[in-house]
Amino acid sequence: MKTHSVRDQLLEHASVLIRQRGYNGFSYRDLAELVGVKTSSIHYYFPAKDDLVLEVVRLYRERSQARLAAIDTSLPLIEQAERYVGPLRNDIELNQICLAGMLSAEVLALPDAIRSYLQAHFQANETWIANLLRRAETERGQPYPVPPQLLAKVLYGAIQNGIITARMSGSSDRLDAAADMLLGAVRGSMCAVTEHEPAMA
Amino acid sequence: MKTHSVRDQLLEHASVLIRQRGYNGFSYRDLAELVGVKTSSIHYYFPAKDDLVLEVVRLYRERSQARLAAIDTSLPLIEQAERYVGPLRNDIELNQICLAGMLSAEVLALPDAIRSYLQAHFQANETWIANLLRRAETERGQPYPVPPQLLAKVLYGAIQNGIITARMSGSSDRLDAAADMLLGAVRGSMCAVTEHEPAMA
DNA sequence: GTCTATAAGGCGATAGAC
DNA sequence: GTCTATCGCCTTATAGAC
Repeated sequence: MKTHSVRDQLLEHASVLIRQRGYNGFSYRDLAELVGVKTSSIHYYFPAKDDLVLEVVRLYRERSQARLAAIDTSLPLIEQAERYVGPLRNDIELNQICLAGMLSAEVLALPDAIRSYLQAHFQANETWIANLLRRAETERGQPYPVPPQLLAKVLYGAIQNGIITARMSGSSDRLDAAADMLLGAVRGSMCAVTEHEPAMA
Repeated sequence: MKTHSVRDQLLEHASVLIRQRGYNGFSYRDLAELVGVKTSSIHYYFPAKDDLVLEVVRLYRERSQARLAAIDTSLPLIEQAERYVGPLRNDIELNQICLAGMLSAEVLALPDAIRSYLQAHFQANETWIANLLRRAETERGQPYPVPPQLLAKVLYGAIQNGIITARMSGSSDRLDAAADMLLGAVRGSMCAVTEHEPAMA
């Protein structure tokens, strides 16, 4: 069993730091202390901060895409949805908010190359959800009250915001609401009116 | 007509800077140059950066709350929804993302006092939307497929994320999707199945 | 590859003249 | 109130020894 190279450790810890404090919220000094090297060693692997962050984002996209692709499309749709939603709730407990979600707020301070990766991340997740909803729609033979692609945009946005605001409010309420609504939509509860009582008049 | 005091200008420009680049993304130097004073003058009004930001957030909450309260609750519900959603699309064209949405990502680097204001902002908006949806529900006499409070959480989260990602992708698609869904929900299109065609099999 | 040393400038913040 | 001047520290980044 081989230990992780310094380069790998740098990328790993940089990812955590960015997700916690953002691009402008961490320094080469912070990162160096975490890994146990001097800042000049970071420059050896990543001459400029942008080089480091770009590689962190590239790796994140790669893994995130692989995780999406690993959800077997022949499974029952509801189970696919659960495999999509499950890890999100785990991440929250570790204060591990989505890298793309974090950086999307700082986008004006980021190089264009990074911006492209962030867009790709949002696009890929929206498309995945939209496809799931479309299949659920045809499987049921009854359309949603809202086009699947639009519903996917709303749900993924709500998921992203739910993750980000979880550490603000110390609660995963918002993520849970979005996740439940996604699962509900796949189950078809958005077509059949359910039994919750309306508010008082 | 009196000109704005230096203090007011500082607060105004600081708000813009934070909304563009975040708490860690602007300096007293940036702000001083915008207002046309020296950095030491900023310290005269706001001894520490946290004092400045806290006051910016307090003011934002105050105005935001006033804007919510200014929507006449005796108007038709759909018109209330339109008055809520309309300004959001305007802000996007000015690259003016929500202050609370921006700072919510940086929450780990912020003093607790600020955190409280951010929570209050999200809470207030969710509650306003939830009340609107509840009234729409009783007016129609038919419940949503999803509880209004949950729907409000999802929709406001999607709105927030739509605003933030607009300047990443150069498009207001996500905000539009969330806004349209909110308007649709008030109109009742989430209870009656509409006429959009399901996807190919 | 990793270090020491250092550059060149940014940062928030303070003292004190006016 | 606003300024000049300055402090002490942090930032990214580089040069060169080992």
